[in-house]
Amino acid sequence: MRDGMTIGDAAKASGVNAKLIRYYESIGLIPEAGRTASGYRVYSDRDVNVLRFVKRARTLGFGIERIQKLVGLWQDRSRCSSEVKRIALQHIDELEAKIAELQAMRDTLHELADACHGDERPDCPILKDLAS
Amino acid sequence: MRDGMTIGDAAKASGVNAKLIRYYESIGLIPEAGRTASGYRVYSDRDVNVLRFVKRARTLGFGIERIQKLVGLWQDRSRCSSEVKRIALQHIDELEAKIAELQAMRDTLHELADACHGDERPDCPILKDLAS
DNA sequence: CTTGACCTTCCAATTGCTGGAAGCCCCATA
DNA sequence: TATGGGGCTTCCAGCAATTGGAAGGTCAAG
Repeated sequence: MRDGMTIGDAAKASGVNAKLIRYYESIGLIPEAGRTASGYRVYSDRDVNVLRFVKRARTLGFGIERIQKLVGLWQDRSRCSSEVKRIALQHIDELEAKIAELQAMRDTLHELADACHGDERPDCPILKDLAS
Repeated sequence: MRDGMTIGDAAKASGVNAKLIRYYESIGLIPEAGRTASGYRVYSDRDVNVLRFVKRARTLGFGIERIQKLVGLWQDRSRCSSEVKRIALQHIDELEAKIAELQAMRDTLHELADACHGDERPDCPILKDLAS
């Protein structure tokens, strides 16, 4: 391997494990890696950068499809930042919606739990609510 | 069908669609329904109540496994409410964790989006962050 | 008797991974 | 040179909780 890493090296360098790198390739999120004569995948520093980008985007909760668009925009020097921002704002909206949904669950449960003695008696407002 | 509904009726009465009722049965969340001579599933009002319980619990974000426990406790007249409360509190903790995670994503993205012009220029703090 | 709405089962897709099995490859050491 | 171990390859399967579709049986009304 003159110039380039194995998938294991790329995994260490990017923080994306080898299994996941193969998966990302299989679904077309990242391009097919080059191969050695014996069939090993070969990665460059550029490839590692893409993997890091993907990992960071996942950390921020972006879905694979959107990450694909973001990678495309990232590599397009003539992109408009408005396009990127639009994607980000849309994702924020979805996060907000999910947060609100979870908070509603939490709040309801919190009320129910507060009203529940939590002792050896069978009487339970939580079950009462669920059964209503 | 002397006394009891078809799956479609039970679906309407419970708010859980027929497909999902079959699925719940297949994974053992609800007991196997009785059958008519021709193989149609038969449901009683009691069964519908269970389905409603499950639906409400799902609305509150409980996972299937936990719902199974909750249904068990619900039907156990000698239960301790402490057991129910324990499950609820645990679920609240998990909701809190998830909420915090999503909020962190949202906050980061919000900062990045604020810093992004969002115009026709290619310069973009969002992509800059992802590529870092 | 036909039509259409309902029921049945089974299989596949979703999202984003993760694990395992079987088998090849590469390098170092005995 | 053989052997051992790690790492690499592929494919298959499963997670959670549905949803959809296909192929076919059943029921009730007209």
